[in-house]
Amino acid sequence: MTIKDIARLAGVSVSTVSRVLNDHPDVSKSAKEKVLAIVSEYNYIPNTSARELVKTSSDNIGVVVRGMSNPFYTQIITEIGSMIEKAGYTMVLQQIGISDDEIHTAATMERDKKLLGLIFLGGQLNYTKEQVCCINVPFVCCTFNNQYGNLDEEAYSSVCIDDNQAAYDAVQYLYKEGHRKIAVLLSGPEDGSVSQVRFEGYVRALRDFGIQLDEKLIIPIHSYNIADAYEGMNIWLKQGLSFDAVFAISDNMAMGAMKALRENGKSIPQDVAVIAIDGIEASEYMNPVLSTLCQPMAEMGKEAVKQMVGIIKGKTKHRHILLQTKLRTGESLR
Amino acid sequence: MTIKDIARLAGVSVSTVSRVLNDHPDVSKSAKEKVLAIVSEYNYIPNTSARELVKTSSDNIGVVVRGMSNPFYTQIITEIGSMIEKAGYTMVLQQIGISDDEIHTAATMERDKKLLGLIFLGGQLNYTKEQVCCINVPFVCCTFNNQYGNLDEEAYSSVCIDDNQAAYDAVQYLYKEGHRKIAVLLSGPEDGSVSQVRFEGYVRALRDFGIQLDEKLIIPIHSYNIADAYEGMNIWLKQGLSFDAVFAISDNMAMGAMKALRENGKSIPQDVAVIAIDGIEASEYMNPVLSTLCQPMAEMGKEAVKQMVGIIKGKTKHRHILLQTKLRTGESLR
DNA sequence: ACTACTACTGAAAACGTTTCCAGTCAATAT
DNA sequence: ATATTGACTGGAAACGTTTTCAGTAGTAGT
Repeated sequence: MTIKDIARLAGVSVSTVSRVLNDHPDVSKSAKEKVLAIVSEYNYIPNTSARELVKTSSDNIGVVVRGMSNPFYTQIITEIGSMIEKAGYTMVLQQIGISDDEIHTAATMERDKKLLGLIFLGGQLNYTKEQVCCINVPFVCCTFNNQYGNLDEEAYSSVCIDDNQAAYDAVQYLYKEGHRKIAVLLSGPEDGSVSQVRFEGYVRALRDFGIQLDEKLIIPIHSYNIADAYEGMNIWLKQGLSFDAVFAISDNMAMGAMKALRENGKSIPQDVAVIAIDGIEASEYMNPVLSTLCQPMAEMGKEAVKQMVGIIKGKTKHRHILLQTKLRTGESLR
Repeated sequence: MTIKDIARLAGVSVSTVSRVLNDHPDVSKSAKEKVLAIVSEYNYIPNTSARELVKTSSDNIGVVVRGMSNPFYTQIITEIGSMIEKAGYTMVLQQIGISDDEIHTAATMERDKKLLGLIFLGGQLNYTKEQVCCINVPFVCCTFNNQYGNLDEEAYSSVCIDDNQAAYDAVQYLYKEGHRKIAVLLSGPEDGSVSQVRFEGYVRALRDFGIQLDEKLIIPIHSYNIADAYEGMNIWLKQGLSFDAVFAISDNMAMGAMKALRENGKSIPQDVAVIAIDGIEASEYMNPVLSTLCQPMAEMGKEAVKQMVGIIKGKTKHRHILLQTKLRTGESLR
């Protein structure tokens, strides 16, 4: 069943059918009705390849995410997916491994899938201008805030929280509760990831509050996985260092750490207070409930797509949206 | 940059270039080298639309999932995604809402995306043969086991656990620990979902162990969300019924319930033992650690794709794979 | 020297759309 | 009555591939 068949059955030309299907203005009411009747009668669906071939574009919006197993991202992606669909586009999701080059992946996708736009989730922060120049479609970054100012602000949009400030706030909460020996649990190699920015917020807070940065209280985990945080924390605890609070740069890290703390006889929050950033669903069901600075994940997804659609339609320019985190006071904080 | 340009630059015909790119045998070594040199020099990527148009097929494998926010599914999808990629295909992920018709979605996708195959995650169990006939490509169901025998076994593949038996086993563990008043936390409307099958396993176990089924101990949650389980359990607990164990049909349900139990002064496992099915990552970091029958999620994803690829390549027929669950003894069980 | 075969090649048709262009027809303006 | 406009229409080219088909050149067999 092709457009030709429809044309024949409706007694009009192929061009007319095409016009009807593309909502062109120059088509008579009667022709339109005839065509639509046949189309729905035979449940005709236009051939996407043929359409894309001649239009040299699709209705695809690419979403690139590094490590989809992280629930923080899936919560956002779920929202992005339904928003994209609602806007009449198609989401093309590409997950990449820890060592893959996301810019290269993106550039390939852009051509291969004829993307209208590209959304990045959880990218690194150390792109150069030249790298981003490879991307020739509207480009929106979620959870990425150009902290180091590498990028031309006009070249992309972003939707994120102020990671540095969120970390600062988290440490401040601990400080106000009287904690002074605050360990920090960070993840990822220090390559410009969100983890690094949050760590800098931690350092800034310590300095502001007159606390000496203690290298021994830095607990580096070389991934974003709960299991690795658990294991890393366990090993670190064996050193028997004195501390009274943990700031985890993500809920995942905190969840792993809490189990390790518990197994090492530390009660939370009596012996050690714990605070984190993210606000994933599971962390609310921990015991004790994790205190964390929640990111508005649904809103982030929604905003990202809204930005994207605005730019695709030429209605808006690239913008940078900073959303607010909100403290969820759990039981891991006195 | 089209195939014509490559042909011109390499001094061969368009046909030859096409043959090189498609690994046809009938092409000379010298021609092949010339073409490949130009291709890589100009970083040429063939136009997918044009290719799909003439071949009337793509390299897309569709994945349809109901509710992607459930971490149980995301863990499987992550695996499916990387396996599909590794096999040289492309994953096209479609999430659908609770009320969407997955068969209709699938059929549309099949045509629209020219799918080579379709993988279902978390489908209902009450399909009819006629419904499934709409799907004309290799069809693999993950976490669906044709419990009620509606479907022609030759018409699709499946990769799943024996849900009825897993539930039976869970109840048996509780029974062996001496529990007799076993509440069950189930989710979803009773429409043939996995929840229903597990519930039937619960009923069967009770019967086998000579325990009278008590309607009052059935706690229905009308979703698969943690939050709803928490709320539902909270309300149910207000009735003050006597019980000494909870069998939750999924980790999500258990996680919600555990928080409610805790807030109502019930200690786990002293007052109430809890067991579930799934084995999602977060449930291992609960306090107490949830005891649950773990599904081999990575293996399920891997098997599903393996099946799919085998069928696409015409090497294998539809098969039904039953994987084993494995008890993770946590602290929620004495 | 002829045939038969093999290995390779290129021309051209086809895939199903969109869109440009030229054209028809009726209505309106002159 | 004729020219001008406007609304609508259909023909045909174009998009970038794959694949069929016919063909050439070289080699081996007789």
